[in-house]
Amino acid sequence: MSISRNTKTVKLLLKLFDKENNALSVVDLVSILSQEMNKTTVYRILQRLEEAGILHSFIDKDGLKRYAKGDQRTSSSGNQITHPHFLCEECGISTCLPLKISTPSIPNYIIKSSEQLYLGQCKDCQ
Amino acid sequence: MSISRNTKTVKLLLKLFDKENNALSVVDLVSILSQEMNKTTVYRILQRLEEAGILHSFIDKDGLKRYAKGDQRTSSSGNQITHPHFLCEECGISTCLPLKISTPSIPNYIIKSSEQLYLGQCKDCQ
DNA sequence: CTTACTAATGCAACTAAGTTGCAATAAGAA
DNA sequence: TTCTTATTGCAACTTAGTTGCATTAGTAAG
Repeated sequence: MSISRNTKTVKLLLKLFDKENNALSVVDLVSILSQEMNKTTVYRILQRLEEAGILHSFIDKDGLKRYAKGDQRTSSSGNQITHPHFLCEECGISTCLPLKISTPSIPNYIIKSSEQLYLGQCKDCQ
Repeated sequence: MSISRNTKTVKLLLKLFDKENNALSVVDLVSILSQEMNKTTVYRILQRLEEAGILHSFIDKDGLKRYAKGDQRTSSSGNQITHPHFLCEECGISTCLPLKISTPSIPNYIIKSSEQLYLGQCKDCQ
């Protein structure tokens, strides 16, 4: 499933994420793109890009939504290819961590997915 | 460190959490206590109870803040006694999970704490 | 018990993230 | 080029959470 129309604004967002390796908050994206498009458009394109499996999102420590490259949707097999995220408490930068998440089994609970956020210092802030 | 004044409103919130084993969102708490106190008061007491180590908080899947019993502050030794949380996608109930969190070591990153949220179905919703 | 200090509260107004309805625009298929 | 409809911009809205300030009420000291 891909995005149905390759509009100017979609291209801009795709280009931005093409060279961006960090997870960006929607607030940052709206600000970065404020000259190019309306904030509503940013929200809506991000939503579509996530549905299309081009981006994935998570909620950071402050409750803000962040988006990063890559797919994290639930597959037809019910599995979810997922990974933890990191947030630097000094500079606020956030990245995907190349780790597998092991889901614990707990009596009485059926765990289907998880969100893991690690907090600390990134390389540049040590 | 404990709360400095044992006011009527503080007592009410402590009593509520005394019999509550789940993590409640601030929105729910404001609603539950709307007859007894102002929403600003709810926010402020929750903040103080967290600082005092009586409650701890986390951000749920929707970016809403939730509070539950117990301490999760960073201790003087720099260690943080922390655990994952569970959120039932059917009924919305949220609980603390009695599991230890193992912090991975990743080159170039210093990890100081983590937030882990497991999503799925609780006992009553299976 | 009374006084005095000040933490805590209520209220109203505010900020900020995210959403919605709708008319106008522009992909892109035919 | 035409036509359909997905997409956009805009304004107005919703909701979580915060702030300033005047008033109230714990509580320690006398």
